[in-house]
Amino acid sequence: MDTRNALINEATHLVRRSGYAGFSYAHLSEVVGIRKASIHYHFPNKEDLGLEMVEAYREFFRGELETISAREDSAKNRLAAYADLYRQSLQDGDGCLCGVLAAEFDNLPVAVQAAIAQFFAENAAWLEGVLLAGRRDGSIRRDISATKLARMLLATLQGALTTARAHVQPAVFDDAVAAAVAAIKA
Amino acid sequence: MDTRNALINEATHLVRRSGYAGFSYAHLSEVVGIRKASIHYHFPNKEDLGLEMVEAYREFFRGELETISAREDSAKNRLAAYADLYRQSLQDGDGCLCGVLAAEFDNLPVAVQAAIAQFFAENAAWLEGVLLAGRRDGSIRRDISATKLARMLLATLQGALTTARAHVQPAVFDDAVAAAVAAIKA
DNA sequence: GACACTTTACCGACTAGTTGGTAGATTAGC
DNA sequence: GCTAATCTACCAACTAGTCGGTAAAGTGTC
Repeated sequence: MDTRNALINEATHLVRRSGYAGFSYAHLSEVVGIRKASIHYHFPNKEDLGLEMVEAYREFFRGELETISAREDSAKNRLAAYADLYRQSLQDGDGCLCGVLAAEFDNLPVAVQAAIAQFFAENAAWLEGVLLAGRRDGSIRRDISATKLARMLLATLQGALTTARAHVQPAVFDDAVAAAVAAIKA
Repeated sequence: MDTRNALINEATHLVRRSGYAGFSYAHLSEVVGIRKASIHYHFPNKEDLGLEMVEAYREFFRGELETISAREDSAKNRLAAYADLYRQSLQDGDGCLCGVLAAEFDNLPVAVQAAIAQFFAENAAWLEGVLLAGRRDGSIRRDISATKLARMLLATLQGALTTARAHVQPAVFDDAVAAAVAAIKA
């Protein structure tokens, strides 16, 4: 079970840096310290591994969203904490797993494609909930629908992470996020 | 010269759908109708092809930005026309070449990495110019710096294209862009 | 205009290395 | 002794890239 988790974790790390087609069982075996064939014992084929990576990532995010909802009370603080999730990725030199995978969408197994779409849908739904609460307490502007703002925020964070990683300069990320957060205020 | 352009165009198309590691000389040879070895005559190695793809893409964008600046006079219309560039990609089922490549950044030749960073920098700079003009004519809000808003817009468009492609539903793109455009108004 | 030559654009056949994946033997723990 | 987990050793298919060769289109020059 420990090996299995190590495989998922390290594979996720590799994908977040180099993409799905850019990582192989050979790379993974080197990193984890297990023979290539042994990986196939845990994940018969690459699609299985890919799917479980996205599933675990979704699970991780679901947990984080729950924690944020419990810890922070204002919409403003919840959004800031959510943005910090992406900011941490940037610090680690990683992209968002689903953002990276979505870029090579047509090259992915359909099951993985569906899981990625689910990830985005879940995140947008959570953001929409936070924004609706922010509307009620008067901190979020009401002239743009919460659905649209949620989709905008998700897109901005995904794009900011991608462009900032290419730029190497983290300020690119911080600026984009700061502008978005300021622009949606009431 | 015609073959050379066809190679760049089709290779770009393939990358925008499946990524850099996700396309091969074999795929490209099938699409263009030329033997694999002949591609190496035009582009000795994959890095050469990759670099010229990004260079051509940058050139294309530079031309489009010039056209938009000449055709549209207001900041609002210029931003709308710029967003249409991405919207067209979505319609074609393609991602942004540089957005797709940036996702697998660590797996790219350094020369390609640098060219991608240039692309983003150029686009952010152009957007900043448009936004500064919009500030002057009173159409763009002044309480957030043009630099930050430019980086936000670029990130939002990149992210919106990526997430909308994964969702298949184009409304995800339109909503995110509409919200961003509305949120930066004065 | 005929000759020798160089360049351009392509090809089939090959290479060394990598890919995801399999078969069967071996080891470790209960 | 059984099971779970790992191993060695393989495979066919694919990867980027090289090789020698060829047909045709220039290019000079006498």
